[in-house]
Amino acid sequence: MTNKGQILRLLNYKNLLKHLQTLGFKKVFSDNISDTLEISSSLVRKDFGNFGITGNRKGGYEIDSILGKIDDILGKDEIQKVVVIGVGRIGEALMKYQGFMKEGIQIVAGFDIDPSRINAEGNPPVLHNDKIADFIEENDIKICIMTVPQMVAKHTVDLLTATGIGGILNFTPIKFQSSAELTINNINIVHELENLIYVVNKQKDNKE
Amino acid sequence: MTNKGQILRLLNYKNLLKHLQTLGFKKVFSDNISDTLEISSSLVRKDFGNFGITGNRKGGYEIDSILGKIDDILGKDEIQKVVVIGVGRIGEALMKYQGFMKEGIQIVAGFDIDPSRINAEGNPPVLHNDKIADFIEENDIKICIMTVPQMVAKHTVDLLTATGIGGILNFTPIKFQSSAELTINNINIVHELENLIYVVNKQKDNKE
DNA sequence: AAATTTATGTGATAAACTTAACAATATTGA
DNA sequence: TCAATATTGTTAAGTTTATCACATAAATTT
Ligand SMILES: NC(=O)c1ccc[n+]([C@@H]2O[C@H](COP(=O)([O-])OP(=O)(O)OC[C@H]3O[C@@H](n4cnc5c(N)ncnc54)[C@H](O)[C@@H]3O)[C@@H](O)[C@H]2O)c1
Ligand SMILES: NC(=O)c1ccc[n+]([C@@H]2O[C@H](COP(=O)([O-])OP(=O)(O)OC[C@H]3O[C@@H](n4cnc5c(N)ncnc54)[C@H](O)[C@@H]3O)[C@@H](O)[C@H]2O)c1
Repeated sequence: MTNKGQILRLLNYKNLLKHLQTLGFKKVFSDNISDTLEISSSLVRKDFGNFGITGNRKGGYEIDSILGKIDDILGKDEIQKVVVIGVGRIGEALMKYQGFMKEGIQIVAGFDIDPSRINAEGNPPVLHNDKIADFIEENDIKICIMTVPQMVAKHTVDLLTATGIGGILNFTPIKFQSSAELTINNINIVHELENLIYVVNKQKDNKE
Repeated sequence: MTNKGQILRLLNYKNLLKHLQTLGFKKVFSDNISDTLEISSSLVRKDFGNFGITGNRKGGYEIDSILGKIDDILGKDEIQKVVVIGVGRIGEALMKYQGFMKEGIQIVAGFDIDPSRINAEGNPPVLHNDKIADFIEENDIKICIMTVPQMVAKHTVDLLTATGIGGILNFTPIKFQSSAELTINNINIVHELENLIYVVNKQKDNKE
């Protein structure tokens, strides 16, 4: 029933509705959402229907109620603990980023092999790599952000697989496949940029 | 003819083929690619066909030749110049990242409003925001990476739109729509993480 | 040189995803 | 109170994307 893009759409709905909420709106119509997010209103209603979000004919949807439902769907009743493996430039930027907190995500630790990176008293602490397995087990960590050098990516995935973690958000350029036990989602920033460059160059060509 | 995911697939083909090349392989079959990338071999052949990449029946495809064709398609004959707006944590990580270079992408400048960030002698230089428009025009910049705070994202997009830039890779959580003149691709890291968390929690629920 | 094998190239088929259409129904206003 | 109106909920239709299946052609074997 739920398809791949549906959760990402749901997150976009959430962002928009929160915004409308701060503007003082109480209700919303599928048409309003469809206009700003540039998808059809029937898709909005279908998504809502699939997730058990109901409105009133003629009356639209209540924003508070949708937001509550979305949080339920996303499991926002408890804080999601996440660790970062590889506290280099990108890993550190993510660790220091304040934007996760208000979505109920907490980065509880970082891990690195470089002694100069380690700071057990930090907030969050940066620990030595050899503590990963214990930490994940003791703290019941399900999700990891992987920002290690490409060279050690495979090794790190193997390490994490052994710990029984559930998901990895992988920023290295190596593309990993998910298995039944371990979901690996790949973010390839270089590819995103190359893709954008392609699109821009093509639309420029078309104009000439 | 070309569809949305096709260029990103092409980039994955490129990565894989480069790897095979370094291992000494000269030829490849659609089946080999299909196995490692977990898509059907017919999709590989169809992609190749769509882009004019041909092989030999029974003989497969020549790796060198495909890689050359892919570079042609992606316009890798000239270096793509990119600028970064907002040289904070994430912007700085991107500016210092060496991985763009070998894909023919060069970050030629960063821009910020914070005087302490500015360093005109840096490599690449970080300039004051008020130089963006001139720099883009003088250096014929088509692509920009936007890593400013969410608060000024809208303002920054307006500024960039006026310069006539062609594409923005947007890391802020605000989702922007593309227009005919300006392509805006959004990378929402928080959403990627929330999505992963959802998938992992759901598969855990299913197991119980 | 014929037969067999093996991989491409592609049209038909299927699956996934999105939109269109409209009946059902709550609300508003006469 | 009842008609007019506006919006949901849902089924049908449409679109896009991916796979299947096989005819075709190159290579290898007999
Ligand atoms: N920086 C970027 O903008 C950017 C962009 C796209 C992709 N990436 C990818 O993200 C990853 C990290 O990039 P970065 O620029 O932050 O690199 P970085 O070198 O700054 O950071 C990598 C960190 O990982 C640590 N590390 C090395 N081996 C480790 C191991 N076995 N276990 C744990 N930690 C280990 C290093 O000590 C270092 O602190 C790379 O794979 C890179 O290709 C980075
Ligand atoms: N850091 C992360 O891990 C992360 C993750 C996801 C999303 N983001 C998003 O990326 C963006 C940047 O995040 P960050 O952590 O690097 O923030 P940051 O505060 O470290 O960096 C922002 C930079 O933008 C500069 N700036 C402010 N106003 C500007 C303007 N008008 N023009 C040009 N520059 C300006 C600031 O001086 C600062 O250097 C934010 O929108 C954030 O939500 C960051």
